[in-house]
Amino acid sequence: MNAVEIEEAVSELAERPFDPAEFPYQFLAAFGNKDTTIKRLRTGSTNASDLPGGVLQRSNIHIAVAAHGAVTQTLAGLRTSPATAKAKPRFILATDGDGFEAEELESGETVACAYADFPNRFGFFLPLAGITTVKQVRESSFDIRATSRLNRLYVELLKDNPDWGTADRRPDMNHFMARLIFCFFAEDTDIFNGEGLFTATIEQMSARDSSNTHEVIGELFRAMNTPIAQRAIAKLPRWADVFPYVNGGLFSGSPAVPRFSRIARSYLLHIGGLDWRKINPDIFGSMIQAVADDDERGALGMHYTSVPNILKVLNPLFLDDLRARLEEAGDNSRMLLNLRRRMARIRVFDPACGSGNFLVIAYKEMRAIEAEINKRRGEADRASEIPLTNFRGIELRDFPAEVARLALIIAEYQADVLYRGQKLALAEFLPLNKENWITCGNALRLDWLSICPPTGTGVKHHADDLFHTPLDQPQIDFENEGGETYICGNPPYLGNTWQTVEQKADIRSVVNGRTSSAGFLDYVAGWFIKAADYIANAGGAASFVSTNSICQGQSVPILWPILYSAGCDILFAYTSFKWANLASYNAGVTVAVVGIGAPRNALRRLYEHREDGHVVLREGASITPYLTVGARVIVEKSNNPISALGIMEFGNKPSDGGHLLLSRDELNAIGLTNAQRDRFIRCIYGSQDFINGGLRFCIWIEDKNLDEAQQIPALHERIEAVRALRLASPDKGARTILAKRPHQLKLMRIGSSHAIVVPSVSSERRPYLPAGIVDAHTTLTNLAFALYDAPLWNLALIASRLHLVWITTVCGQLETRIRYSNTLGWNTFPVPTLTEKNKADLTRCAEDILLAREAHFPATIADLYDPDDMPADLRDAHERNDEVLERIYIGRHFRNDTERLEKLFELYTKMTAGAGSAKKRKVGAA
DNA sequence: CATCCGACATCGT
DNA sequence: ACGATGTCGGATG
Repeated sequence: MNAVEIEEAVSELAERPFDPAEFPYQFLAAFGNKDTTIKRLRTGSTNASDLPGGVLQRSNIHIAVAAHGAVTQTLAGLRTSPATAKAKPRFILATDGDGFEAEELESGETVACAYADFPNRFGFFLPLAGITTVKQVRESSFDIRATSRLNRLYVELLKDNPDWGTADRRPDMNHFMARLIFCFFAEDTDIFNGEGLFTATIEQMSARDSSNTHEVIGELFRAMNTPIAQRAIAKLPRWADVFPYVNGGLFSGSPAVPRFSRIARSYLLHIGGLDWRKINPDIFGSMIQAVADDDERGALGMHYTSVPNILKVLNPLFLDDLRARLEEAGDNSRMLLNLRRRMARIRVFDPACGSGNFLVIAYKEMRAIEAEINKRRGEADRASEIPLTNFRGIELRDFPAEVARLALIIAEYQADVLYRGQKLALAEFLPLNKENWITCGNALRLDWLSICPPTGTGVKHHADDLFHTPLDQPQIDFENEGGETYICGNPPYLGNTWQTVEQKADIRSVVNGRTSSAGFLDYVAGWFIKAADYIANAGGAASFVSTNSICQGQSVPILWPILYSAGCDILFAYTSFKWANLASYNAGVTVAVVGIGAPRNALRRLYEHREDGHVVLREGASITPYLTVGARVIVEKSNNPISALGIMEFGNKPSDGGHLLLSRDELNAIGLTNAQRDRFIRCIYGSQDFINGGLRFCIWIEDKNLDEAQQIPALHERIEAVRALRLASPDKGARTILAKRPHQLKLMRIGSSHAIVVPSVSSERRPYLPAGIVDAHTTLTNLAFALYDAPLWNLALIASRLHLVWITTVCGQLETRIRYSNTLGWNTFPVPTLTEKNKADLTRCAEDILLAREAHFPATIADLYDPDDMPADLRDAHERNDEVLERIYIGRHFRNDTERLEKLFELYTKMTAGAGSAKKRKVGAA
């Protein structure tokens, strides 16, 4: 169950009459426990409670229903109960149907409220449903409830008004929902004249059978679209006339209201009953966008960015600097004033704004800073000088664009209440500003300069000064009206395989000929390039949360030369971390945060995500496009080794739907003679098979043996199955060429004595690459690379620490897995010229490694290279190998991986300088 | 024709 | 449900 489903179940439970005997089970059921789990608790077999009527689910919760008025005592009893001590539940809970008290034992955090209100605190218990509680979840109970209710209303309305669900009318529907949300918020915050006025009016004035609900709402909306001066001729009913003029675009446009069924009407009244003061515009906004999105409704908020991750973008982009300036200014009135003036001219632009949560967070953080300035200057009541119109966005989908605008309005009101008080906040709130700062459209096709224009005369104040103005010139006057622009956001990521035809065309139009390989770029790259182009014209800086692959492998030599030649450099970055937010089902992607802008003197900041979850800040003069500290280097893929190394080939791609591959059982089942096996069967390894010691076989028929093979029914059958599959493939090559030789893998490479094997994907936790050798009877799938019949010293190189460092840096990755590549990693690996003696030494080292492995037969490669449990003799063999190889590089052991990488990049640059193609490898002036 | 990638895919616990 | 860790075949130039 996701949070919304739990909320529904919990709300429903609270509305039912209280049943003391059933409550504990109903409560557990509402949090997603299965029937069988509950049955076992009922029969007592898993119920560890020692209290009468108590229910204790081990390591989860101890619940007891209290005698009337005895909730507090019962909770105390739960706290001290021996069973609680023994079964270590996370929560204890007591209720009598009137009062409700609960405690999380480890933190001591408690909830005490009326029974009917406990659904408002359901976020507290979400760990029961296995939903990891970041602190934020607890604080967003309201947002989840509101989202869930609106979701139900939305679906119900579409059911009653099918025409509103068509592509044409969806914007109307979405606009209608935005108006409703505004009204719910306004009626609970005194923006409307009387608490709950909107909901109450609808309840009173619309018939119970719901027949005229839409007319009543229509009149209210009409009132909010009618300036007070025109009210007389508008002939509004008296009950509508008491509503203020709101507009600002929100109530203009189509006045239509969908028809309400009785159910829809009751949902509406129900939603109005929530306390909308508690709304968090950032969180709510990100959840609500799922309401109007058929695809996202199930996944609920899978793609919205959590607040901590938004701050990874905004803090280093400009907020850290503003705070540093505030600190610097102390109580110096003039410096504070300058900072305030500067902030009033800062524009924040999110060209993939969704429901606007980056903009809302940026706005709130800036208001906090401004409030501190005003406090220090003794002007606490002062109206904000930060215009909402400086927060701009582009959003493709209609509904989120509506919500983004609303979220900003709500954020402004809440900030005014917080810093200036309710009275002043109200006085200036209505009518809403008419300007719409959120553009609905395709960000890669729109002109960013016209959406977020660099107004005013000059934009001379650019990135150089932003972070580190020397202390002695704090009184810079920000005369340029242009101010600073910061571009931020979390644009969509889509690898080339997943892009639609339109999206591919979008990317190409942005790239506009600057690379011939635009087809390989991720969709998100479009935002980086547009941002770089914007910055080239208008200054500023940009930072996005992005799939980490734009800083890996083949993307680097395609994307980064474009960004560099547009005049940008990496100013800061967060290295890869796994995408996560509060959604119960997270998108499966690993992201990085990358900030770009015009080069400046200040140190670059690299925030490294370590394996233990800590973030370590490293500073340096420059950050590489691979997100390491160091001089800019771009590694181009190469079709043959730049050093004198063996030739590494891609494995044999089956493209067979599994028909040419056999497990041991399948092989036995087709019953070949030994001679036939010898002729038609080979062992085959992919990454998995090689690392974990699986054994698979493949049908291996050389053309000269085809007739004989066809005589064997089992082989014939499989060959025909492959033919059919290849003929049906969307890939032209598969249909035309491969289908003509269905008895074979796409390639038929095999060693005549042995082959050195490198798995193409493998875990990043191992201390060395899990490479090795296979015999002449074994071949490889496309999930492994091979050096057929190559001298063993090649293996010594592959198995070295140096090579691992190189590969993990310059090759692509699968999330953070190691993804080997011959063209990007092996062919580019810089190795000094090896003497015969060197090769003999390295061969010896490789043999020792293989012997050490053999001593542990039948341990698999995965066993042998377990990062926590690697055998000492194998480790020693690798140490010696590293020692021998590193002496060849620099005459001694490297001190650490940083030094290794530095040396490798240096050598690579030297070896590729001026060689072959004119393509620049060291780009621009670092 | 060779190969790099995946807002992933699939396993085991 | 979550952590660990690698399949498979399309799209590309």
